[in-house]
Amino acid sequence: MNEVDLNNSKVRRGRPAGGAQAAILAAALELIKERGLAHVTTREVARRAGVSEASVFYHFHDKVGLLQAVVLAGLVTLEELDLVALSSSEDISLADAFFEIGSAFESFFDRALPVLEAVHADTALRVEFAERLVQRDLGPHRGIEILDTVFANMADTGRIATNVDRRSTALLLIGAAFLRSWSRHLSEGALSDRLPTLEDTAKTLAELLGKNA
Amino acid sequence: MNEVDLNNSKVRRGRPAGGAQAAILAAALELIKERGLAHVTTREVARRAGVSEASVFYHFHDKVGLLQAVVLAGLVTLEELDLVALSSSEDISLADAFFEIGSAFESFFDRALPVLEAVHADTALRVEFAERLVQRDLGPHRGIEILDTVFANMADTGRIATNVDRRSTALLLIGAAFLRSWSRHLSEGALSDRLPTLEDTAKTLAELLGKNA
DNA sequence: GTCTATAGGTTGATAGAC
DNA sequence: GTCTATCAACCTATAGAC
Repeated sequence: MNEVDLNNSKVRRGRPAGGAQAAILAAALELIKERGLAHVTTREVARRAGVSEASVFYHFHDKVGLLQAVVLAGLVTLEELDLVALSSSEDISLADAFFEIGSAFESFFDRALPVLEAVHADTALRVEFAERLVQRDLGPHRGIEILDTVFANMADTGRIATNVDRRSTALLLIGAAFLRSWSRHLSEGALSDRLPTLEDTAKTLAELLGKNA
Repeated sequence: MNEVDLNNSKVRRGRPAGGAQAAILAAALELIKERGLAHVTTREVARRAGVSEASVFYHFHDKVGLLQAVVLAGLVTLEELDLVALSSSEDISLADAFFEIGSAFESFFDRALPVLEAVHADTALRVEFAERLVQRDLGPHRGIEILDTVFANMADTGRIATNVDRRSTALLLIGAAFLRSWSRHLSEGALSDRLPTLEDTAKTLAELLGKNA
């Protein structure tokens, strides 16, 4: 499930040797996913991490500090995305390439959404979080820029049209992946199953972009 | 701002005559928007609604009941979408039509997101809410179906190609609107400003769909 | 239907020993 | 750095009068 995992103990037992901090972060993330931020208490985090509640405060000062640390730890997955998206631009079909890219975005969103939604539940936390995102230049526009580069490469090699606005095209694809991931997260079942598949969407976009040259 | 507004008192003062229930719902929605669900207490809801805390429990049994009522009351705005979207498909340019449709979805999402986030913060509420969405057939796929109809009309009148998959095309446009709205909600400022505009996106989609016939 | 008052429980955070 | 023990504040929900 790709936890925070600075420490490699997926199942913590007893006293975490030196990785109390990592254990606390992992426990907090687990609890957020399971029950939502509203029911995540420092007490329960401590219990699951196998440390005392006081240790939580020792390492993160207060609860907001803990949540911020969890959120920021969850953002490292974004940096890996560059490689994934850029790598898939060679000898596969256009539709397959878009499908791969869309899949990469969907799995990123799948991992990030639980944390992002938790942030939304607390306005103070949301403001602070947004500021840090801007500081680190990590907003949704990063995805746009990544795809912009991919499209530019595809245009250079003559695979897609050169006369389309790449950034808004990127928004179309990323938006589709985002809405699909978001719906899936709201309800695993009947709700998200009724959306068009990513496969169909990638195919459609490939047809639209490939037609003209 | 389109509150719950069963009662027409946007600014409640003193004792709400007979509309205590509506006043409580409106107050709860306000607080969710202002501070996030995490900091919404029955005590504060009662204070802002101008009623006693006991009245909250009298009308909604418990806190979960209150939140469910808020969420359901906040979702009736979906029906407005049909009219708005369908009306804008006559003698304006394709790009303008898509822009109008996208705008309608964005403002719908702008209104729905605060409530939807509240749902996400509590797993129990999320399950209950998702079930009701399925029951009432109100999920995101409704938006897809609406756009499907719009596209079908456009194809019949020869304005767009007939050989594209309409449902996945709909996902592209709705997804873009959703991601824009969601980003804006996360941070009003620098974060969402860096995404492509809806205008550009509508124009791009119009070009892509219009080329072939 | 609405109030006041309060029970009963949980929470975030601290103090001080080791 | 980690623990035990504890507190003050806060919350949901109920009881009972009007």
